[in-house]
Amino acid sequence: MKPVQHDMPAPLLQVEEDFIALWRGMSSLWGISPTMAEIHGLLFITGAALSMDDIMARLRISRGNVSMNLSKLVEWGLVKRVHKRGDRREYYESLTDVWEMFTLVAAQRKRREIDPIVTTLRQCRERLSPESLGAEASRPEAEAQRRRVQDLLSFLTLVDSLAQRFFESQRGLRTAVDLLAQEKE
Amino acid sequence: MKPVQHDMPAPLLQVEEDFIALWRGMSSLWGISPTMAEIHGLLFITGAALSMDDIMARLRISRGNVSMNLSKLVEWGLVKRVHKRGDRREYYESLTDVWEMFTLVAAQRKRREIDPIVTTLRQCRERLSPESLGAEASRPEAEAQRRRVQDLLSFLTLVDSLAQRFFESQRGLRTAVDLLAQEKE
DNA sequence: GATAACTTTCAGGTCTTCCTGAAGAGGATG
DNA sequence: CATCCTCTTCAGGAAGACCTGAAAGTTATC
Repeated sequence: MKPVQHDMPAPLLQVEEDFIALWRGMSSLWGISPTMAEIHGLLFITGAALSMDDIMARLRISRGNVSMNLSKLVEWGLVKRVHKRGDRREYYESLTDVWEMFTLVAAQRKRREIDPIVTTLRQCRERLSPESLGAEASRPEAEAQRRRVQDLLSFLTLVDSLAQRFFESQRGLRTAVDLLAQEKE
Repeated sequence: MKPVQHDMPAPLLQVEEDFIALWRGMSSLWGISPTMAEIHGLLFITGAALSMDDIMARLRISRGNVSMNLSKLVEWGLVKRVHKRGDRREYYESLTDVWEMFTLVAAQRKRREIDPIVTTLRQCRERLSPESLGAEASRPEAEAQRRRVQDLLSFLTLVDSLAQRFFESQRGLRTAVDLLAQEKE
């Protein structure tokens, strides 16, 4: 992989390489494409605003590939477009605040996983209710199935609300800390 | 999909179908194969111990496919082998306790995602330390990169330990509740 | 208005994952 | 010991995800 900056110490470049490879390795577990993960990894670990040419050169991938995957990262809010005056090229940079970043990841995960599951489970529960099933609702199999659906639903809504409270509370805490830091200046 | 029990009310079968389809849909987000998700979904929602033939028939997939994916589910601990006396076939059933199930899922996620990331980030941090870099360590780029790595590391170790405490506390809580319930009987 | 610079979209190719159907392995039965 | 039952493993094919390289689109410059 061709480095962007030739004067960068080798260890820093190696760390970048390792991080990008790590992120790419996680892509299949995160339900995203390898390239999407690589681009994000590159932008996060360098902390720089890079153009599409920069990303192409560094990751050795085609312009089309960069374009499609960058668009997704921007859509997720993990990457922002940055304009440099006098330069027609778009530059892209990652969020640097880890909390903000993972808040977005959690929101995306909720959108893609939790919400569809909860929606379908509620529909299933509805279909298994006495109102829907009538007398059959008291059959042991129906009761057992309803309980399984309900257990799963309860668990997921609990985890979901805890996660939301977690991110909300961290945000509040960090805002307070930031304000205190500013007052001391 | 051919039902296992012909006398089951249609709504129950429909709920099973919907749940299995939901689980399959989540497979790419969970980094598992569609079949692995389907089998787990089938075993969980039916609550029954099914043989490989049962699973093959219900999901309309090959024996080899069932075998490979069932093995993985057993390895994860999400599915258990059940022996029925006088029957040579192996039967498989899902964990029914949602907490236990997700504790295992969390453990698997830790093993596949968190641990490798933390390991690599620690190595990166080590490589960026003054002990490794010498005078170059005080370069602004090196300090910035070290901070990014450290921020990510801090965040992930916090989330990891909170998740572990969460599952541990729930386990303790539920054990206490179960004991109380038994004493009342 | 033509040209250039830059990004997006597309059609087709590549590669990886996943599955099938058959062979192989192991163990029970007669 | 042969046969059968059941599960595992394998080689190859299928399907889908992903990528490329080029065409198309957009906008700025001259």
